[in-house]
Amino acid sequence: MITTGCVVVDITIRDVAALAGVSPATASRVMSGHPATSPAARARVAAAASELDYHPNAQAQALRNTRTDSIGLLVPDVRNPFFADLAHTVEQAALVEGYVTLLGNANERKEQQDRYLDTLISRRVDGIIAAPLGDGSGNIRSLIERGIPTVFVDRTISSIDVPSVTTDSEAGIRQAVKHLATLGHTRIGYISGPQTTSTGRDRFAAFTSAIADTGLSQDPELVYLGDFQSASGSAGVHALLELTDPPTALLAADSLMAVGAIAILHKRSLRIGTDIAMIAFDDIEWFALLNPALSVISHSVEDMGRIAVELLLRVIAGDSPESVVLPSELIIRDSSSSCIAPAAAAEASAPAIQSAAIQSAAIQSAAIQSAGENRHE
Amino acid sequence: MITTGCVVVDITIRDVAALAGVSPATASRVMSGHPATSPAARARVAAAASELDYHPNAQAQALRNTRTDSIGLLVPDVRNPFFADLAHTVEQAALVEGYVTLLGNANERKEQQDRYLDTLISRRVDGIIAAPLGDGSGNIRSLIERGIPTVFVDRTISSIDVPSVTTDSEAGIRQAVKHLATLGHTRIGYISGPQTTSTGRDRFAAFTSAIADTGLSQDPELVYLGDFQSASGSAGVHALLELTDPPTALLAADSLMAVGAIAILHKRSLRIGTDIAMIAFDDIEWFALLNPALSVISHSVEDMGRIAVELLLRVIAGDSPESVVLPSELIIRDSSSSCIAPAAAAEASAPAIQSAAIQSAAIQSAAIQSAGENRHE
DNA sequence: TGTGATCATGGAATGGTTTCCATGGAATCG
DNA sequence: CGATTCCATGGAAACCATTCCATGATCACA
Repeated sequence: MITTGCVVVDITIRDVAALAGVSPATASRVMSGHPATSPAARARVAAAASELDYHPNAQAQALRNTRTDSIGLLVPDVRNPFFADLAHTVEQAALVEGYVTLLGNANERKEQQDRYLDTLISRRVDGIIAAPLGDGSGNIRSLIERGIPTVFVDRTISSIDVPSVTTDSEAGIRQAVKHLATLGHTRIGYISGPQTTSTGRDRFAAFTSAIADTGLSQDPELVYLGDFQSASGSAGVHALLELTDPPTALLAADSLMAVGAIAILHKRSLRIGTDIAMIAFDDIEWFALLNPALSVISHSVEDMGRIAVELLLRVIAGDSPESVVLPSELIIRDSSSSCIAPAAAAEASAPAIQSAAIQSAAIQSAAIQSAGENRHE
Repeated sequence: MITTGCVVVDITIRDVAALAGVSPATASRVMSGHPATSPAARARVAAAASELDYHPNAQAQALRNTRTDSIGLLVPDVRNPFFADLAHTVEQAALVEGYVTLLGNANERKEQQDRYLDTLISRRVDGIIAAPLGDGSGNIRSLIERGIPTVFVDRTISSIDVPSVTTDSEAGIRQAVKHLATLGHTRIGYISGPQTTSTGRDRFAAFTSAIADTGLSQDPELVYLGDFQSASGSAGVHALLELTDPPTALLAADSLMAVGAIAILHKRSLRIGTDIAMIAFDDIEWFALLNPALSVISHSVEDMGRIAVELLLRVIAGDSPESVVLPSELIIRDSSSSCIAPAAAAEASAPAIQSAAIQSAAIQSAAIQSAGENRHE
């Protein structure tokens, strides 16, 4: 280590070579385990490297080699526990394969997603795992055009054809709707994700078809269009409870909106599981700790992360793997286990007029209420 | 874009320069906004760059320049909501300043921390923000010796002198203990963090001194030594409730251990806030959603992240900023708001013998119970 | 002993970008 | 109109690690 005043000068392979009394070429061969090296050289170079605490310059290596041994992971929001878990599993799985993960947080904004994709491209990551937002415009298209190995996770973009790992929300949502129907619910409120994301669309479609098949109320007023954010869950509950004929059960399309919804139910002193049933998509560890414990539609984030890395490695290797669809399943807990008489639920609503179902038809034009822009998950 | 079969060849600044009809030098000057460029050249280069969808090779830039415009953030566990939030704020604050954040997840293991530090050093990040684990050995020392700008966040390592942003746990914990004392509690159980981390030590010291000053029971059996992980919170509750004279209130040193603790309290059908009071260190959004809402000692993760970036930038600029200590404060919610008669709490314990305080003295040798290795937060 | 093979080693080129230095042209002023 | 300045531009070096190619040495075998 050469110190000039207080500024430390980087030590290069030449320094190591010099100290070991060999050429940089030999030093490099020793480092990379090339067979054509003498035991003496190996020992001296190793000693010199550790003596100088040599860390090869990754930029220079990447410039010379084609690989950077790094992958990019683009998520819409790290604060969403689902994506925090995903980041964790992807990162661990990648590490095992010798890759470092660069985490990019789109923060639910397309411009930040583009900015991160830009830096990931500039850094020449070997591949990218993305839970994309927006349509297929912007840098996400550059990715494909430049032939950068890409895999979508959780979400997809229909206009862009890359391997993906997604969840079959259909099965879980169908189970949830049937389960609620069995308990006697006929009017299920649905807090939907944004229709600009594939997950938002898929889950909504699954809900709609499940409702139709089960013969429950298809009143469009029962659907609130949220944005996968906590605040829109709150707004959704407000809106749904203000209906003249409010739902007796709620289904939230992601965990954050469920959190927002629960907060409002508490504030309104509605007893979850008793006054109103509640089920959320996405299983979060502490949902089981709520009182009552929250029923969820669960899907394995570990499998998703692990498989995403697996697919990406195959794409990097030049393969064209098939997309994978993971199952979802209903986990019934106390928030949706007791039968509710329709009357009990009607009580629960604010000062609503009971049998004014006629009114709802009049307001149906404003049925799907938006919560703002397209957001995450 | 030049395509050879299916393999896309990287486009370089030479390609852009050629298309624009200028030299690479001029093209470079245009890109970096160098003033010595003619309007005509600027226009032609800009056009060529966008035409070719040129993304400069960050490796080559970093090799040439000294800066990489990236910082490393090393956290012990992304799945811990506190560190997920920290990652988010640091990343956003850094982005504003033009830096990309490389997130490293030590996953609570020293060897992984060393591995990540290694790659961060190799990638020549301009600086590192770390919530370190372990003593000052390993690559964390290399950081300092190489003069890599480093800032500690949340935790510190006493043998390593770098600027830091930490929380003054003292104030919040003192408030919590006094608050519980006011409610009539005399035996407060403490689920501690590992003594191998500065936060574990600080919070424990604060608890001990607050207990002494308030004149409450200093029975060492009331302290369970956890590891900041959820499972150790569960184990702690088990251990503390098995005491012959169990605590009537619990204080957990972080949110994850609180989660584990709550799970067990539920399982044992103890009513939080009624049968036993509970307070957790770290405020997590949904703690307020629990029923009853959880009292917490809150500290601002936003401030912590923001200031950490601020400090790091100053270190990078050659400055030697002072460390910052942020305040903590008690937020009282329903989990610790009602007065409890000592008898009521004793009931809550398992089949414990009431006034066998003599026994506890006998077991004191096994007083501080370990939950395993040193872990995170 | 000589020839061929084997093998460790060093020199030099390469990758993409930036920047110093020199050049040449245009513009300005006397 | 000539001299001076300014300024845009291009050539080339530098950053650091890797690898091809050539060199020289050693060894074995005929």
